[in-house]
Amino acid sequence: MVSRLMEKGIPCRKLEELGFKKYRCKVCGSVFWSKVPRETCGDAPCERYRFLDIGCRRLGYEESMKEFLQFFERNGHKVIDPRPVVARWREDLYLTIASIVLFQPHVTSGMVPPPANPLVVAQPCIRLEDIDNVGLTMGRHLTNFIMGGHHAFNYPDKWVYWIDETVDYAYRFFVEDLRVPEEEITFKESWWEGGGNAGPAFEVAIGGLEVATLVFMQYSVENGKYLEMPIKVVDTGYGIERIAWLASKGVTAFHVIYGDLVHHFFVKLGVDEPSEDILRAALVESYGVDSVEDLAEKVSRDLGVSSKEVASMLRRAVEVFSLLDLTKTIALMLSDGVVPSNSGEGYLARLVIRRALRKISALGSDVKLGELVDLQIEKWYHLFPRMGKMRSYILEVLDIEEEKFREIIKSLPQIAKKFLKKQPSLEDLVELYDSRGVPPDMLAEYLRKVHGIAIDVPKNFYSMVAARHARTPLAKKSEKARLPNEIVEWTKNFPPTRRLFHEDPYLREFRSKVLGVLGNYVVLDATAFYPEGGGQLGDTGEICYGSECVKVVDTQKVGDVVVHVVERPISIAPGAEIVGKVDWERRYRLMRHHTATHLLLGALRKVLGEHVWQAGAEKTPTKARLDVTHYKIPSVDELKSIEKLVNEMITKGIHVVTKELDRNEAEERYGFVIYQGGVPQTARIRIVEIPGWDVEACFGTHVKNTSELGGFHIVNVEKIADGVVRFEYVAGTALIDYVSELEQKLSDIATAVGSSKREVADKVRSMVGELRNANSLLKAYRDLIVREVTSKASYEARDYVSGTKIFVYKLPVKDYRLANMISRELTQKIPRLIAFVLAPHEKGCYVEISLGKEAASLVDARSIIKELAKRLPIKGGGKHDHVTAIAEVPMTEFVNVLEKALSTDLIKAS
RNA sequence: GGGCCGGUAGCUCAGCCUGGAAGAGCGCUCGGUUCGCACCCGAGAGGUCCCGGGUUCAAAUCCCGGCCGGUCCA
Repeated sequence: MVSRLMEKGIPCRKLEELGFKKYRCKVCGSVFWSKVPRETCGDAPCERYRFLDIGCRRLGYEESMKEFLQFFERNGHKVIDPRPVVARWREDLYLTIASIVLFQPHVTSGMVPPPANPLVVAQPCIRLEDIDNVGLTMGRHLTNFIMGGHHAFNYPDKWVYWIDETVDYAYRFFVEDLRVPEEEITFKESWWEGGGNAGPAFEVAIGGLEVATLVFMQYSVENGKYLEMPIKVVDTGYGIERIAWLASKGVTAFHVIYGDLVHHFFVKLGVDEPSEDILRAALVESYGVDSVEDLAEKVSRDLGVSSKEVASMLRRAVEVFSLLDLTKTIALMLSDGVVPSNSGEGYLARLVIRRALRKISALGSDVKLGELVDLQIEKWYHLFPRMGKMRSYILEVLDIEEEKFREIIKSLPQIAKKFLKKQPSLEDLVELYDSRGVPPDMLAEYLRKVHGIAIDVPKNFYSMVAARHARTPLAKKSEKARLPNEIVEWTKNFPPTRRLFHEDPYLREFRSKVLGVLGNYVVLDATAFYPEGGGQLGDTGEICYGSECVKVVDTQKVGDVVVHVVERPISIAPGAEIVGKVDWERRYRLMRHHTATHLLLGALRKVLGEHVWQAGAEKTPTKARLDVTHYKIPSVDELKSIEKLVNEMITKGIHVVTKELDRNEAEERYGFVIYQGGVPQTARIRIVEIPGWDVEACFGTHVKNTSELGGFHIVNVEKIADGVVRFEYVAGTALIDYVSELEQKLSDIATAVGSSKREVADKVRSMVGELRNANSLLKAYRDLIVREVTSKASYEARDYVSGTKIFVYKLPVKDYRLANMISRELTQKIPRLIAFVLAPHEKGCYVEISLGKEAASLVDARSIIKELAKRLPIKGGGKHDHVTAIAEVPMTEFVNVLEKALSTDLIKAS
């Protein structure tokens, strides 16, 4: 399909006008355009790196970014602000991996207009797929980079620009603005796909370095089929780091991006900086190498020096380079409020942090990760002000993460013990990594250094781990089907329901017309019943028609249509008028809990920090709960001040503002915090604002004034996952209910322990003391009885066959533990003894048979049970000198049978 | 969201596979040794084996469910 779409190549008159011609690369075979005839496409690896030898304007890193933005601004593009590196506006993506991500899916689908058209943005992006190559390629691979993107959205009725103009901009930017000789530039024809869209693309390369990709997005990909998009999108990505590299002639991209910081890092980490010769050679050779050894060999061959020395120097330098990159990625992610955790984007943050910590420890340095990240914050906060604002959060979180890492290191000696004598199997290594986070190379190094033991770590270790996590297809988390499929289909026949509950959240009774009824599902033209959504439960109440009323047990929505679920199937003709009555007591509780949730979230962000982000919520009539991202359970003091803040907001009586805004306007005015509760897929967004406190995109019903909550109390706080804290709380009438329920419980306890509410705590304390006493008394009494019985046995035990002795003791209470103690002690003291200790049991009689050392050498206790089993129903077993059993006859009968058996042939010396 | 590992004395853990009186080291208390301390020696206290259910004569151990912690991967 793609090849057919690409068959004709990319039509571009502009390149022809500029005098470019098509060629085919001798190495990779792809088609490319060039001003002068050439053998290869100009991109590495087909062509060696030459870009440092190509003349052009001299620009630094930030200058290059500004130059890019200004060039497009001069050419009619509006510069828009970059967004966070965490893609909060998207449910299908954790990180911002490209500038086009800002506009998918709502702009590319046509639902929302772009904030400007055409526009240009310098968007910080994070991509983790090359994390293992960072450093080794001298800066071609990075986990964070700035993508310069100019975008045009072409609508059928409003065309902006397309291929020719896009190519022209690229040509003019590089040739006229940066003054790169035009014969050095190639445009390679290619195909791009991502985020459900696809289209042909030009890859722009200069001296072996790909500097930009120009994508002409025109297909949406559905089930492997390419469908023509109504909106054609120009999606370009200029690598700002690479452009700066070309323009500044830095020896590695790290020197270009980080400047002085490179030297600081080398010094802090105690690593020698390789000479420029070595780095330059490394850069040229870095394409296609997959290990430092490989690279070092090639470099030393080029320079004619010892490869061993080069290898150790390069290995350490590569780690420093990658730490430069990783620490900036960490600063970016954490400053956008990611909380490290074991799932979601939090895991990605932890992954990068762990990687960085491992590298620091591999270098043998004791520098704290926080120190390195702090250097990055200092360098970058003028570009990314959030880094400055979030600094204390970032450093605290890194401390915690570093501590967790140290715990893993601390466990090494313990783990290593197991492998002192035996080689760990691959299975051992995988399990250690998978379940305890111990990377095999760390274990290998420990064993080598401390115990001088070498172990094998297979080269393909990480792919073995991956195989263990056999990929399951990404099950799209669908909303729990609250309505049967046929009902969902049926609702598609109706127009959007008028939302009286939004027009007036206090409306309890209303008249409206029936649009349709199917069984016990009712659709009206307008309703005051709130349908479940945004964590607020659907309303209940009743619908009356004529003289008849039916209970509404639930309200749901499908798209814009509200569906009332009634108690029993009814039949009302479409067009009939009904009266709807909302269960107001319940609904008002829900409303107050909903507003309380917004108040709490605002307070949490104030007290705990702006990294606090809603991770889930539920409001019921009796209780509400809110899950947020946070890295530890809040302290008692923090909880107190959170509760106090919320109650102050209630006392102040703040007016709650609700309005509808265009999506772009809402985002621009309030930022992405409005998407705490989820991202609505609509062009217009309903905003609920508690001025100065909290703003959220929210569908729910809220009280007019915070004073209506009356009061607020947090009833429970728990960590439900690493990095997620759950708050449960009550407000309004639910608070009163909670208190009286609590009081009732207290009085129940007081009654049960025979005390007053006032003194119940003391009473319970003394009871626990008494229980402890009773237990130690019980122990003492048991010992006493054991002694008594033992001394009784010493003269009461009677002689039996082969020099053995017999003693039968009937314990009158169901204390099997004591029975055990007695039988053990008896045979311990009298080695020739065969002891029978009996105790009552529901089924009859509990039997414990124990043999002293000498007796056990003559008789097997298990055979005694076998013999008895021939004479009465008994089940049991144990070891040769001790068995336990249950006989299903009363104790007296058991004794009779036992005595009779003893006098015949129960026990035969073996 | 999925996989895996773990929860036993104040702490670090063994025991679990293969069911049969709850263990070790460190720490604590007391005593000995010592001018005193450390070391050493001896004795002792300290456990709802995470919770609930099941299987069994018998469960820390086997099975099921839950809770909590850790970790890897999306």
